Amino acid sequence: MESRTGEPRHAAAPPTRRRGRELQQAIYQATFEQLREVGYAGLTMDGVAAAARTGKAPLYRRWPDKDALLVDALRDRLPSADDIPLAGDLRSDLIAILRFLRGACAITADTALQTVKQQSEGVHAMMRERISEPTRRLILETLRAAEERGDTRPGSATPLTARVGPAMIAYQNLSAPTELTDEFVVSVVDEVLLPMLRGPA
Amino acid sequence: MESRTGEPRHAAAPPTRRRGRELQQAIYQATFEQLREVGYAGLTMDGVAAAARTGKAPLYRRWPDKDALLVDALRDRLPSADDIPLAGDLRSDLIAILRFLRGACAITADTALQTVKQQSEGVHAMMRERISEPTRRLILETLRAAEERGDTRPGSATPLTARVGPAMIAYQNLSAPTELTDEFVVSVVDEVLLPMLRGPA
DNA sequence: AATTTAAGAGACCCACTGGTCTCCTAAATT
DNA sequence: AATTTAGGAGACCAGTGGGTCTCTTAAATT
Repeated sequence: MESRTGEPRHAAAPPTRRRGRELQQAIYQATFEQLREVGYAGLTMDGVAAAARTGKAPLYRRWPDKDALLVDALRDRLPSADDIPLAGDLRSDLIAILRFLRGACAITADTALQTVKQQSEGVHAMMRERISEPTRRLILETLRAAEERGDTRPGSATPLTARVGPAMIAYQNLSAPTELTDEFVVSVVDEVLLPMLRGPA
Repeated sequence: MESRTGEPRHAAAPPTRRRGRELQQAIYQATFEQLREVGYAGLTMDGVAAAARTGKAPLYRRWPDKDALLVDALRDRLPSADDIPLAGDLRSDLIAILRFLRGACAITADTALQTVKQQSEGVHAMMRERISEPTRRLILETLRAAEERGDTRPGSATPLTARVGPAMIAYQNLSAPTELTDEFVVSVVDEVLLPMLRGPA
């Protein structure tokens, strides 16, 4: 409005202009901010652009549509199941795996993530591939190894029992995200999983 | 288009015109049809009206907005926790309660219900009050009674263990709704809950 | 039979949002 | 320093959907 020619802007916003990876990260961060503030339903490209203090053009230059942005933003921030530190001990491994899930849930700090997962087929597929599937596989392996060692009752390692941990995390995240604490994770292992695995058939 | 005056419509749609409760039920049914076909995201008032073969006016004459319609439609169709037949036997009571939950999930036959629950605060509140809360209370009572009788290990009846059943149902409904069968319910009780409740502390 | 109520159909308005495009210029590159 | 690349800001367009309103007429009521 006031200064349209090259005359130096006195003290307004520092005329910095981010590029490439730096801008990309700012956009990802803005996406999560928006997700947290207005939820998936209220998420708009304009909103993300504004939150990232950029325009829509740079968004559409990078991603073909909103869905693709979501998928990339989430993928960038989700932890990898490969990083789960496994020691070969039933209890500590179960705790480690569920902690990983808890971390995955925590990236949006509220239910938004679950909602997004259901609304966007792309996000759903990515999360299944990156989180759900490897986690369940890992748990089942852990359970089988424990059963083999005789640490748990015979027949305790099944696809069904392997789902209990993830189910508890997801349910808690859905119904009371703030209570999805590390103590909760430990409680699930000690009060639910271990009794179930060692209890009588 | 063709016959605008009073001349009798030859063989077109039977000129029936529903009213009151009959129409209301037709609207509820149309709502679920739409939910099933296009999901929550695609649910529109026009769509519901069309599916119910009526106009938008009757919709807005009954409900102030989409949310209110959803809440009423769901409330009308959800089973009541009061109808759960309890016998006083741990296993059969657990099965009965989880069957009830399964039935509640089944009313839209896919993930739509979970999605709606998260998108609409009104629906969420209603379901918490009508389904989640009474169910958890019921389960905890059942667990406490069993523990008191000595059917389960001491300390097995806790808010946490009471959540396991609902968590498994919800998780399955989310990840593989078609496999949320009655056998699944029974398996959860026999392979997860009972071992957990009877296993060693 | 006359009257009242509300259903069915759809026009209409408006806000919003996804997506495109343009213009100017800061930053990177040569 | 000159040139190229792409960021920031926002105008613009088109489609959509929520919500209101109107008009005709079927059904219920008196």
